[in-house]
Amino acid sequence: MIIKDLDFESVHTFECGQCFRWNLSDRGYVGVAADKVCFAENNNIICNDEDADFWRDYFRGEVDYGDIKKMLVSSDKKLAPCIKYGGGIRILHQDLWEMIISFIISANNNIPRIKGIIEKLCESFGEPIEFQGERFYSFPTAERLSGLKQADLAHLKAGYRDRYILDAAQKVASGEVDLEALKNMPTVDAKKMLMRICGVGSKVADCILLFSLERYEVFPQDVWIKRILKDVYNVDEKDVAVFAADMYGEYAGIAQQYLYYYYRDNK
DNA sequence: TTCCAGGAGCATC
DNA sequence: GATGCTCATGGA
Repeated sequence: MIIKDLDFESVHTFECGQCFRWNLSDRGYVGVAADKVCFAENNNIICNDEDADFWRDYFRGEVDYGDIKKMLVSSDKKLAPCIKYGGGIRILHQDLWEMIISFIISANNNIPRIKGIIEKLCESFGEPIEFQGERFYSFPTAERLSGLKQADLAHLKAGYRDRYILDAAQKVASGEVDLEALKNMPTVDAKKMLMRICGVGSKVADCILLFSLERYEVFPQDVWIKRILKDVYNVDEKDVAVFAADMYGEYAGIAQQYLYYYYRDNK
């Protein structure tokens, strides 16, 4: 079936750095989440009938970005060109475990390499999915990865992140890091819990909170954002968190995406 | 050759 | 709590 009523733009949503398993094909973007696949052309989602509810949740169809964008621009006029450029961004509701591993891999890395490593991880240890005559792979479970050794990951070329991936898998599979409990924890406590995993520092934890746990107030600070806030707003690195909270409040994370997407593409 | 990428761990103070 | 060094990999 085709879902037509979602308010987003594919290129903005899939190229803003929040997701790593959406790729441009000759039929628009194709994406994998859980054990499902769909195509996205502009803002039309082409999926199996029985998966419609899943994808509506994935795109968080009920969140009204019109109101959010108005609020953000009213508090920061400098966001206007960013929203004009990337106003079709939606923060996706992605799988918690997948975000933990994906953003561990993202550390000190670039997006094409991150995507390549994740794809190899899925092809190696995920389950095959057939969709419209093509084969895809699900994201491997923590249980599957927890049984591996570093040598099993060498072909991913993830470098020193191998042991972080295994540490995350072991802590999640054993229940030491409880994914279900994380979903209902206050943001501060959830962040502390996530940072018990090796390879999850402040920035990676913030990305997990924003892109899976829907804590829209968190403001991940990567090299780009620090640079933007210094150059455009003259805010020092140590003052970024306070600045973001004061300026953008409960939607700071969404503002962060507009800033990141605009200034990354416009030097 | 050196620098950089959606940083984090660790030692040291 | 802050600072500085190091950590694989590959493209520019």
